[in-house]
Amino acid sequence: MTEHAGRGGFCCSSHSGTENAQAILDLAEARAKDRNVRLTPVRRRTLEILLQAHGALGAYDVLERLAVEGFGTQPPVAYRALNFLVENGMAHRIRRLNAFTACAHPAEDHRAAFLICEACDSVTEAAAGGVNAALNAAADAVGFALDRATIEAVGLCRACQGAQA
Amino acid sequence: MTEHAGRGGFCCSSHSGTENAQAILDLAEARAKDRNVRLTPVRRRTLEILLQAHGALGAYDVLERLAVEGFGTQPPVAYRALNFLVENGMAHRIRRLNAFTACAHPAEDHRAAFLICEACDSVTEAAAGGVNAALNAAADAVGFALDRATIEAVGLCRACQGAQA
DNA sequence: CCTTGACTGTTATGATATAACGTTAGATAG
DNA sequence: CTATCTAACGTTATATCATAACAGTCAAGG
Ligand SMILES: [Zn+2]
Ligand SMILES: [Zn+2]
Ligand SMILES: [Zn+2]
Ligand SMILES: [Zn+2]
Repeated sequence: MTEHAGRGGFCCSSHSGTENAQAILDLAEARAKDRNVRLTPVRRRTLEILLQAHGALGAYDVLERLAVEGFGTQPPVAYRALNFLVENGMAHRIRRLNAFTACAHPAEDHRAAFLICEACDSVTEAAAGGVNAALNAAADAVGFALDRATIEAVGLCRACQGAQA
Repeated sequence: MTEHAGRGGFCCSSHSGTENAQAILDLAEARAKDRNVRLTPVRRRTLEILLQAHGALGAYDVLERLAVEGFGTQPPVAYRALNFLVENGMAHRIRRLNAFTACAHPAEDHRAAFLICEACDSVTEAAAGGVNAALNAAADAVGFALDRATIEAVGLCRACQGAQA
């Protein structure tokens, strides 16, 4: 093994965890029906894997788990499922980490921002209404037609601020 | 050749271009002296290459150019120079494109946002004061100590909006 | 001179992502 | 119910992006 699986080991006190995982899965099912797309077994299982993870998972981390459960063993299996989830608003891609995370608020058609803790690798999905408004204004100012945006902040989560050296 | 060199072919009417390239290089020299770091030949040439490019360049694009000019031929040569430039505020990394671009405003100690055109791949560095303020507010709201952020918007630049199908 | 440390270049490898193709399984039309 | 069509799957193979580790160079300081 190379060095997978470590990403986002134990995160800061409260995380989306499995408490509301079932609720989110239900929302995903509903959303899939609404949009007339299929939440197939691999896709559903991939979402569950993301929900169970504490932090964001790399595609190869997800693949490893899928493989042992009898799904495909090759990268496209994971990438396809992950891309499906992202395209359908059930997960997000965290570019800075080359990783993916389940959407914490799949109901709203939101544009989220992510707060990435440098110490514990936890990823928090934050409401980004104000940020997007400001970004829209900046884009308008130069005549840019904004479609979507990646907003990723790096710093220390509340729990890790106490623990600094 | 694989498919390098195409990224950011011809961009939308106005770009940072070579007009102010000399001025930016001078600023970079000054900045290097200030910070007591060395803008060595590879580093300087790398910055020039970024300045001459219309869009953002991948590390391997930069490497290709460095190689024909007698600098090293292996990836670390490019990555080291690029990382130096980024760390010293002379260039930015565009994560969505796995690419790098010269900083358009190297004097100010800014936190920039980038507007990436889907049609022509041009990358514009926008002032992000308002966006960062909003992001700070969102981070504060959940007790996150924000250090730095990646803000990358995708859409159509002004020039490409007319040219749509 | 000789050490030291920053910089450069190399080899080798690791990590992330997609292209292309044959097969399977769900839906649809007859 | 079957024929047909298409989305989804899984595979092989390959592309693309990035870094670890080490050796040689060179200028600054003792
Ligand atoms: Zn979300
Ligand atoms: Zn933390
Ligand atoms: Zn800049
Ligand atoms: Zn454009």
